[in-house]
Amino acid sequence: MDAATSQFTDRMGLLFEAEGRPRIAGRMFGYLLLSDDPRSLDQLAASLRVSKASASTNARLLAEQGVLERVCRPADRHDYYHVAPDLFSQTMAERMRRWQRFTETVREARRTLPIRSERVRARLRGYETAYAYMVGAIGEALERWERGAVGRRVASAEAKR
Amino acid sequence: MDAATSQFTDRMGLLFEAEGRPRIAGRMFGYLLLSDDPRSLDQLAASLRVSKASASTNARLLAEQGVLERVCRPADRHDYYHVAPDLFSQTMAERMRRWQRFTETVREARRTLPIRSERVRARLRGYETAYAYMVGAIGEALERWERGAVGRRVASAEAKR
DNA sequence: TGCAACGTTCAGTTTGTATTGAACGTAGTT
DNA sequence: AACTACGTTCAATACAAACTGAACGTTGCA
Repeated sequence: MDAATSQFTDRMGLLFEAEGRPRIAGRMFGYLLLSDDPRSLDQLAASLRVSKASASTNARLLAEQGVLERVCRPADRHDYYHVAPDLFSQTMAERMRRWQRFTETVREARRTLPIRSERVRARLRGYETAYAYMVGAIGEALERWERGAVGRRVASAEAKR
Repeated sequence: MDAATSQFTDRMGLLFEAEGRPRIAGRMFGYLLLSDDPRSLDQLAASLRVSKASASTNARLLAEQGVLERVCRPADRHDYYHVAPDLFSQTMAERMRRWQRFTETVREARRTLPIRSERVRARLRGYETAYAYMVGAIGEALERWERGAVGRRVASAEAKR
């Protein structure tokens, strides 16, 4: 891996770390973002200079979150990974799942806690409705984007002829 | 602080931790979410059973991110904090700032790195345009929500008469 | 059956960072 | 001026999680 590429992957690692995810996961993501072909665990471990254990763990973590996708090849016992083709919508979906957890916690508090202040009750209600609205709006925007993406793929494919 | 409230704040702490932010910041946020009046640093430290140093640090962190707001009272040397009135849009703004950092890193990579694969170039371009689109869509949705919020405030105020 | 090449798991270590107690600076008060 | 009541800062500690190396289970192959 050349110096420029390494710098990019390292910055991705730091960005991931700032978001509370393992640094190696970020570097792996950055590396695969620049990779044309899928990479095996061994390749990943070697390129990123990390143990195979780390490579395995982080690759599976990212695959679970929809960032990476595991691909198999016939008559090949290796696991290969590449960035998910629908990376963007997967990322948004993960983000909304995380918001969901907050909103559910707030909702449960509003249901079960004896809240005296009307202002606080209104605040919690507002929080919930705001996120419900936003999740809806983002979902719609995402659908529009994906419909557009199909069009863009077709256009790009036709342009190649 | 009663047991139920404590349970709620603790869960908020864990949710924050899962997002890579200090646990105490999460507990503080949860606590203030349920507080009618603003709370002083001493009150926060006492209620959450943490040192005043932690209270100070985390309160300022959250204020910086737009989650909390510092309020002053005339003839009172205490700092008070409460959840930001525009918590929702502040949270969304912070989220978009974080996405921005990713997108900028990708953009710079596409500009400066010698990328041979056309597929990779297209992937990076797609990443950038997707986020640009999404930031736009979310910004619009946010505006619509805030316009609606004004209406809801008026309606709520009139309902009280 | 023995061997080699995988990915996974787990105990142990390292590393970063959250958290604390104490010291500090500042501004009011008597 | 001395004192008190704040918030902040800083060095030290505690703690959690990333990361590693080695052991493990599995599968294909000679």
